[in-house]
Amino acid sequence: MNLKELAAKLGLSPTTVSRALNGYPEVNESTRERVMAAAKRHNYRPNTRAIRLATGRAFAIGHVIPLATRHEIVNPIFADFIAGAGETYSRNGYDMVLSVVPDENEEDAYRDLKARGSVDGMILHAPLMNDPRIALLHDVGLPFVVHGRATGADLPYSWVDVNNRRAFLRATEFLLDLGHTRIGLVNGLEHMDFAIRRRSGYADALAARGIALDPALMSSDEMTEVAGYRAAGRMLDLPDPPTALLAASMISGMGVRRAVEERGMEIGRDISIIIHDDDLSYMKNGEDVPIFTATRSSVREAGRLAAEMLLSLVAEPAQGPQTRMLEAELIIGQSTGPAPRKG
Amino acid sequence: MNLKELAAKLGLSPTTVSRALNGYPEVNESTRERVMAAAKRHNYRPNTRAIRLATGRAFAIGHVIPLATRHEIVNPIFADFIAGAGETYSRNGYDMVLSVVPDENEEDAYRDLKARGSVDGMILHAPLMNDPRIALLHDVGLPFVVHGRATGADLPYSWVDVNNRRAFLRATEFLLDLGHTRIGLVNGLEHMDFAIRRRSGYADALAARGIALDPALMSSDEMTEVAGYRAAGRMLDLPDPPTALLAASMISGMGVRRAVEERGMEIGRDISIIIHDDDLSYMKNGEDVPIFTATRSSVREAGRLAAEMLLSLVAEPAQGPQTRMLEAELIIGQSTGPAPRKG
DNA sequence: AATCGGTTTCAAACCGCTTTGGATGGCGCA
DNA sequence: TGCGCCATCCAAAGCGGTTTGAAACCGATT
Repeated sequence: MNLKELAAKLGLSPTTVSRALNGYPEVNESTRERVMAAAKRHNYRPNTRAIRLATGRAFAIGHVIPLATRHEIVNPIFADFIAGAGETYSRNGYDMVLSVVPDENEEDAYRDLKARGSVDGMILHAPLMNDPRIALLHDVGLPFVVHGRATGADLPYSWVDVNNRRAFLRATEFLLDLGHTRIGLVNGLEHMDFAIRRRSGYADALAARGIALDPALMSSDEMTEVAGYRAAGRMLDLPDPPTALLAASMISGMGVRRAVEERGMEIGRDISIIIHDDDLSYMKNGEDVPIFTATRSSVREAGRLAAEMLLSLVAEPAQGPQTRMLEAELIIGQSTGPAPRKG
Repeated sequence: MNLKELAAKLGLSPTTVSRALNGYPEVNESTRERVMAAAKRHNYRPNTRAIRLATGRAFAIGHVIPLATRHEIVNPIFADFIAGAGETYSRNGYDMVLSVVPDENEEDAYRDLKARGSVDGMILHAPLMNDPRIALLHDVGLPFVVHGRATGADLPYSWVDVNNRRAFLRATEFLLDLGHTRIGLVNGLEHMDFAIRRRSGYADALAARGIALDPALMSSDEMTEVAGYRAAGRMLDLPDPPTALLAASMISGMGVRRAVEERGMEIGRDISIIIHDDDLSYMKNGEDVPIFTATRSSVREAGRLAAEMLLSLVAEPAQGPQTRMLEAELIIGQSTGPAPRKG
């Protein structure tokens, strides 16, 4: 059942039927109702392919997922972000198109999406320091929103991000307040923008108390269980090991815990752990009582917000870059306690 | 730059240019080359919206993701599957459209995708026992492939699945061979088809050795860290606790490990653990030496295969349902050992 | 009765491609 | 020379909607 057939059945022109369905004012209310009823009765759905061609809009948002080396992106955080964004899209009648491409084709993927008219806007994931994709997307000329920020980008852009620096600053301060002075940082890869910011929050908190940075207490690697395990193990085996560890994610935290427990230490007594918790739906930090003390912010919510922002930019590109900073909360769990006395 | 403009520049008709670019035979080789060159030079990309309307094909595959209650689906397994499938799609010039909808709208989502012509086929995720969606998708009338199987479905359908029953049968047998007789099962939700099959593999292996099922040693819950922790804890606190545990996933396994270590037991000596490892890219089971002994199969590979199968069905729907059974390998890690002697 | 502004409706063009059904021209062959 | 057959190329008609510009209709005003 297409528009023409429906119009024929009603004895109206396609023009009028189209207008009636799309809520244009220049159609008599009684005919509109007639049209609406007929559409429902015949279960009419306009063909999206036709709408897209006619309007020149795709009613779709693109997400490019580079594959191989930067495979960080197919990670739990990404999945939850997608869920949040997808929710917003479908509520607004938009499709979400995911483009999974080999790293080296990432640039092409963005250009293709635009040139072939498959999407009206894009979300940029996992920005790096000085990320060249910001300039690329400007060049491509579609509205876009970055999940995170890209230190060093000179062009303006829209973003939704959590205040990573402040989160890690607060977490570090909290540990310092508990008397810890040897605090290890199990960070994500430090070409990722968020990791840089976290490190700077950590460094600033230490500096404020006059504690020098110790490179041996700072690691940077993927946010996997194994990497967390390895980094924590290295630090714990130092002659002067840390009494507290900051981990970049729930998953890193699991690895840290494994390393700690393997050494027979008790978490919260012998050693304190704080993680950053992205509040993932299937990777909860405990139930009522959190397992880990954590800086928490919802990625899914970030996904929702980024999608809303993007849709608004698509509707009105002239409004210029938007930004939204989310604050993480510091929630206290069982994994932190006062620094053990020396000896 | 669109087809008409390109044709004008070349002094040819749009027809010829279209044919030249699409490899039709009725065009002179020299003009074809001329066209190809011009297309490249002017960076011409056909407008997908127009192609879609003209051909009546969407060049896109749909994945519906129900949100709320069955939120299992936004899980690591899903993400990796998507990555595999997406890879196949983009290699074949297809888009992947994700539709994230509230549970109650799931049926509508499938129908919409079809009625509005947004996709040429769909993937059905996380099938349940007697899953009504199989009949629904038949009714909708688009080619589809199920990731997993749906026990009790009476209609034929295409699927890609791992042999869950055999995987858990083998894992259980392996533990039995090590002398374990009290073996706990930390399963996924048992309305999920794969969980049923795993349980039956477990049950069959025990039955073959004449060991009766003990309900206290079987749990069924979401595959989260917390659920794994809780289930394992309950079993370990029994008067006659298990000496071995089977966990449904890497994440459940983490929870199991937490429960075990909390009780001061040593994994591989006091208690053996086998997990099912979906070989997730960011949740590796250790590096060279696996942390957990595991039944392993790659979800990402399953995603690739399912996508390939679906594309072939889209190209030739007449070929009828295809199926593909994957076998999991049993890999030996550090988490299993002989049953401790009684006493 | 003629004019007019406002409301409804419609025919036709258009979006950018594919595809059908010819046209055209060159060539070999009778 | 004339014919038929390919090999090439093209004009035009879709695909199923939206949108422009104009027509038709209406009651009210002059």
